[in-house]
Amino acid sequence: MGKKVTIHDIARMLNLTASTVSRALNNHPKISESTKELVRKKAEEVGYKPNPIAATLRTGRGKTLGMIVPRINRDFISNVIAGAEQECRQRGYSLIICQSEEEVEREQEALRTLVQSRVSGIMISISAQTNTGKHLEAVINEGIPLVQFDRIRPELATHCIVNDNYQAAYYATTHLISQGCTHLVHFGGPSYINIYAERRQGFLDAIAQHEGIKYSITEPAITREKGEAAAWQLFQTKESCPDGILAASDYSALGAMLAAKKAGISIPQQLLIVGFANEPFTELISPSISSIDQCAHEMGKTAARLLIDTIESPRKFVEPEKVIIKSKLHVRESSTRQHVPSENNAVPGPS
Amino acid sequence: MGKKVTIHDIARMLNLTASTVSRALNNHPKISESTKELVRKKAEEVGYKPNPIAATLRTGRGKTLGMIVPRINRDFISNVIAGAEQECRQRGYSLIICQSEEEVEREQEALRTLVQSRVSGIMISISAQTNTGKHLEAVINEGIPLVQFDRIRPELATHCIVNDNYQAAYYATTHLISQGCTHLVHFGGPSYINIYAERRQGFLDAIAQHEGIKYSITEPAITREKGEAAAWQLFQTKESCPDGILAASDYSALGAMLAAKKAGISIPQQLLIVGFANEPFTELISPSISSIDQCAHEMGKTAARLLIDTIESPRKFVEPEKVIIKSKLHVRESSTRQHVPSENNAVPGPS
DNA sequence: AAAAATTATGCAATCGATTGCATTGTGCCA
DNA sequence: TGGCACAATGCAATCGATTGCATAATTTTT
Repeated sequence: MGKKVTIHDIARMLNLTASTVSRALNNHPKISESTKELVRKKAEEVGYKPNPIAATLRTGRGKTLGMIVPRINRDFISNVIAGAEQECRQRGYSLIICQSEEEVEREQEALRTLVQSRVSGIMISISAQTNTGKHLEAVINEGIPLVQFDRIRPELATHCIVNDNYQAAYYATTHLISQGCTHLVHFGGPSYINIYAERRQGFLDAIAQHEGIKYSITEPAITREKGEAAAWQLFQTKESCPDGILAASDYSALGAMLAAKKAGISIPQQLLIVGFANEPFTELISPSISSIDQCAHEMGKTAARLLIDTIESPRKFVEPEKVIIKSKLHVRESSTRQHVPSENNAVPGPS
Repeated sequence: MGKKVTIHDIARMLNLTASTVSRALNNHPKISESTKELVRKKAEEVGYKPNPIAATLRTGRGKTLGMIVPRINRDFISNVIAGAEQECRQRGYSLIICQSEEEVEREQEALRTLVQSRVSGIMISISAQTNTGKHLEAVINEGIPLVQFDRIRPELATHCIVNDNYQAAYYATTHLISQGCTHLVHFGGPSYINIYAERRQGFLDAIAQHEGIKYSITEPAITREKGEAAAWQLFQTKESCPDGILAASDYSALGAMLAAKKAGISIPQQLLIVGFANEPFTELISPSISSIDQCAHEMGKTAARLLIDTIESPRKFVEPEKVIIKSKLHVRESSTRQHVPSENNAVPGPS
């Protein structure tokens, strides 16, 4: 069982050398078509399977990519991974997954591990704790292609795949205003993380486009608990009580919703809510929560594609590219004053 | 930047041989404590990082595990992965993830890829399509340790980590009966997959323990659509309309709930429902759905632990072990006639 | 027909760590 | 003091594929 066949075995059988066999299998131009055919046939016949480890040792890098994410068990992330895995498989790469669990140290450790494993490239979405790009730069300086997605450090010269957070927040805020809101609150995340800063800015800019809108910002409030507490706080005085909330996460939106229920504030009659991420539960609960779908699968696929393209590019230096994945606002009950919208009501953001 | 230091470099600096350095670093007993210390210090000083690729080539297998799952983007699975990744990291292993996307061919392809990548072991939860264990046996015969989890082929001599599906279904069914149900329906999955067969049997056996319970089984009905259609069908005649449903998945339960709403059947007054998997949405929607929590994180951790233990065991043959992860029934509104239970009402299954 | 160019293949080193066997050195015992 | 055990280290092969350079075989050029 499993006595591995090597190129040497094939060479011996065909009265050739390992070099020739290797070249034949790699479709080297200097090998005659006839021997190529011969070698391929023999290889097939004896069930030859190349040993990528040996090749990796020799050439430096193999066909494995690494991906570092804060946590795997979140709907958004797992969809990104699913997309990336698909692309990897199609192009003959394997994918190693690491969790940083929102800690910089873990992130660095994961980076080290991947570098040592001689992966050909790394995709990363940084942890909530990460407020420097030093450790990423180190990897780049090792010559390992890096691609950032979702949560990124924009100062680094890498490919980036992000959502149109600014546009989406802008659009969602406009949506709330058009539904009649005059006092908005934004539940944001730490503003040193790009996505939260962008959402916040979109929120602010949309408000600036309209007269007489009161607003405030609470941050960070991206968890259910924080959202609930923050909302509860706001509901205490007439002054601070908003009629519209743009939450930077669906869990935060959910928390706000629970607080509203407790405070006897009805949604959407007295308060409209929009969340971020389009978690599965948003359309299942009642009232269903309007949310911004970030097209995670596409993001993962794109990240992997760009990374592999970079790796396989013959040119040494590739101009860093910034890909923006357009998100979609799903308008649901929580942000509709007039009527319950029909199913499948995704609205593309502004182009 | 990154001129890699090798054991040879260290050897040269210390006037030793690579062999000695290697042994020193691996804490070989025949190396004097003094040189060990010397080598370690030098290695640290010059920032030596071992090249696992070279070691893998030489020794045959390295510190990487593979995991094959039907799909990554499901709450249960992503939690299993999260657990496994944690264990792997703690023990110095990397984890390669593959999706079979519920297709046997993909599963085989993934298996081949992992074997060729010289992973030291593989964890797998088989696809819904898989109804043979031949391809898994092939891997085992290659000498690669295999661990199955959740959806397994019980005829194979491997470690298995599964839930107590039978017990859980039995317990949940008993729960429904104790709540006053007299006409139960089970929405099952394909019965050639262990977990569904077990759940079904638990359902049947619980019913057999009680007098005068009417019942029927619909399968497969594990998707939301199927669940909804099946339930709708049942609700058409007084005869077939149940007062309790045990669904083999939460999505199926959700479908049933939607059908009930349409049919004007109220939950939990006229119909009780229990689902499987404890998806996040089950506790968020209204009425909240009672569901069986399968402790995915623990399952993943256990799978990885057992696999690594097997790999690192000095003995060639390890007796296959069957670990049963006890699940918990979360009783929520959808299966409670009397009152809305308080938060945090997890009830352990029968031991 | 000899020189040059082209084509196809072989030789041998290399990637970095591991490991069985050989060798050297030290201490112990009779 | 010779012989022996044992401890510590070195030697060299090995894992399997890749690749620059050399070489042999064939064709083209002048």
